[in-house]
Amino acid sequence: MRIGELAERAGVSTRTLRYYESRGLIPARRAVNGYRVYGDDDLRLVEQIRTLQDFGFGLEETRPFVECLRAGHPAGDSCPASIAVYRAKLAELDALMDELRAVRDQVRAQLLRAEAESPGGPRPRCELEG
Amino acid sequence: MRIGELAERAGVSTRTLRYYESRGLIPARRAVNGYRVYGDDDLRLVEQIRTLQDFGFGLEETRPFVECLRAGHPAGDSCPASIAVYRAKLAELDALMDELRAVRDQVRAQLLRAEAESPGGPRPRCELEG
DNA sequence: TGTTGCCCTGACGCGGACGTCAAGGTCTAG
DNA sequence: CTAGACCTTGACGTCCGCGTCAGGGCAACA
Repeated sequence: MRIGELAERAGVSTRTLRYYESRGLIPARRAVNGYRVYGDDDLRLVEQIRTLQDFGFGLEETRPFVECLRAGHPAGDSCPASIAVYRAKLAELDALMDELRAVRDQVRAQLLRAEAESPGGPRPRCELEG
Repeated sequence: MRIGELAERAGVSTRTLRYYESRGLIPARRAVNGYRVYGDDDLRLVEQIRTLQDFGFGLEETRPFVECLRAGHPAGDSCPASIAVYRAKLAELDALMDELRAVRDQVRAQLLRAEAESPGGPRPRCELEG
């Protein structure tokens, strides 16, 4: 399989696949003419990366999962390094959400104060409106 | 007051102030020699920007607040346009948090599954730990 | 007069994950 | 032979909020 076919099957651009290769995530064999050649296994690697990216993982964070798959494990998260990334990401998400909550509360307080201080406001807000 | 003094008083770099000027947020008068000259009022503008930036506002989102202050209003959020930005940011934060919650739940589910499937795991996790 | 400290503009660098263009090589069908 | 579809590398553009030079001017003090 050449790069175009893998790209189409995985739903990514060829540029993306070349980028992954440049980052050492998905190295490709080469045909005699220099064309990249991929196997069916490589499709799983790309899918693993995309899944994690959809979760907001950075490319580097997907590396353990990809290497785990390339090592022959049944799933990308079968390896301790992948589990560790899961844990770190969870902690990161929790911390981020705490931060966002704090910011949200402050912004809401500012909004309420500003609305109260504004002379009447755009229109009198009904208590039931939300 | 010249740029260095304002920068120090506001706790930002001179580069930052020049950047704000280039974005049209805080225009400066010029002395005969070309040096930027600021008034005490400008300190409030910078502080307003920094406060909002700490909340994660983009520079463009601070513009209504700054213009509100420059128009002579007592606070940056005394104007309807600022209030609107507050509301939009609140909605954005809420949406982002919902998204993060969903991602977090999925990552947590993956983590639990992977831990369960791993042969024994790094160490047996006690129910009371997590 | 020289040094120091401030100021000016212009321009490149950064990080992340690519998009997009340029200029060319390769293979196949007609 | 040529058109077209595919592939190659290289390099610049994107977004944001600046950091960090480079190369100069201005002002004050010894």
